[in-house]
Amino acid sequence: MSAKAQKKAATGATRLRDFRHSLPMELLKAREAAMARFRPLLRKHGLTEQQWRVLRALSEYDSVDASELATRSFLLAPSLSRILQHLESENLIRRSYDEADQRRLVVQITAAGKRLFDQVAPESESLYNTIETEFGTERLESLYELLAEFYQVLDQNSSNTE
Amino acid sequence: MSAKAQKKAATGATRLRDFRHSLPMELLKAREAAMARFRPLLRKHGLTEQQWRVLRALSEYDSVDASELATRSFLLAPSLSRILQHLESENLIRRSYDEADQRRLVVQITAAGKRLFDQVAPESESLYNTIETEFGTERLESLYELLAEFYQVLDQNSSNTE
DNA sequence: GCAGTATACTTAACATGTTAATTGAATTCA
DNA sequence: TGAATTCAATTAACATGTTAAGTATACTGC
Repeated sequence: MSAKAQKKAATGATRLRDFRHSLPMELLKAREAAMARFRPLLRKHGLTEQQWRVLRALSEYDSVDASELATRSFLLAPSLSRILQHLESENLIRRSYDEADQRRLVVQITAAGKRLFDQVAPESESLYNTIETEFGTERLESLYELLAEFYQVLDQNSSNTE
Repeated sequence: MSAKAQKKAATGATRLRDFRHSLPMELLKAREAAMARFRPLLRKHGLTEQQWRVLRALSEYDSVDASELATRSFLLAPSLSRILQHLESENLIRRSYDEADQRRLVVQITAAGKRLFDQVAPESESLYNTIETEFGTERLESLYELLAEFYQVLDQNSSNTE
């Protein structure tokens, strides 16, 4: 028998619930399925998923400080710090310091950054629409709602014990 | 005005759907909310989330080859390769080569690995139950179903054009 | 006005994610 | 059977995730 996957006979030892029911992994699979659609597009434009999140957040503002940007692009400060340095080196964003509070980094998208955004955004939107069509608008809406409820409930209850 | 977040007046330029409606990011937020509950436990035992996924998958088998393990723990080959080397250096797993096909790496959990698993699993299960209680069993089931449907639909349609 | 503390960001260190290239083994088929 | 191809795993290179430590600025209270 070639060792492909010899399922262990159920012993008395610890068993978790069926591995199928691993919530973080199911969320990861769904996310990966979606990202697999967007990654080729971003790659074509030399962007990572995270860099795109930053550009996308910046496209909505004239200027944002780094903390706000981290929240909006859902990135941790160290990651954002590196990403901003990288984006600046490619002249897609500008960094400066808030006059009123020198600790704060103020970030702006450049004209080149905006052009790149305007180039990618329609294609991204199109891919999103494809997903919506395949999965169905209603189910997609349900998914959005459940996801938001889920993290709101968990974040809420977590913040109590911190 | 201290630059906190100067929302840009709506111009004629490209606008994506509302930023809330970024599916990959919503999935990421949900996943992060869940992982935030498990990470302290894993950390206490010196494990990363991915290492735990591997141990968990291995706990169900006497021996598995690396490809199968990658599928079950949802890790890419390069990541799994590094993780297995690390876990072996800590004597939590054993690696060997399939006699019938020397390309295949056969992986087994060690006694020490099983002990660690048995130590972490109950606590992990407990945390999971807490989440289920907070969010509600029914909504959680709905979420599982939607997630599985989602990635099945997307993966299915993706595999056609590859 | 200054010591102590808090805040915002960066750097460091290590692990993983992602893609491409590489290595070695098995398979195919002329 | 042997060259070409396929396959399984690893390595390489660069980007990000995660936690801790570091740095500079701002605030607080005495």
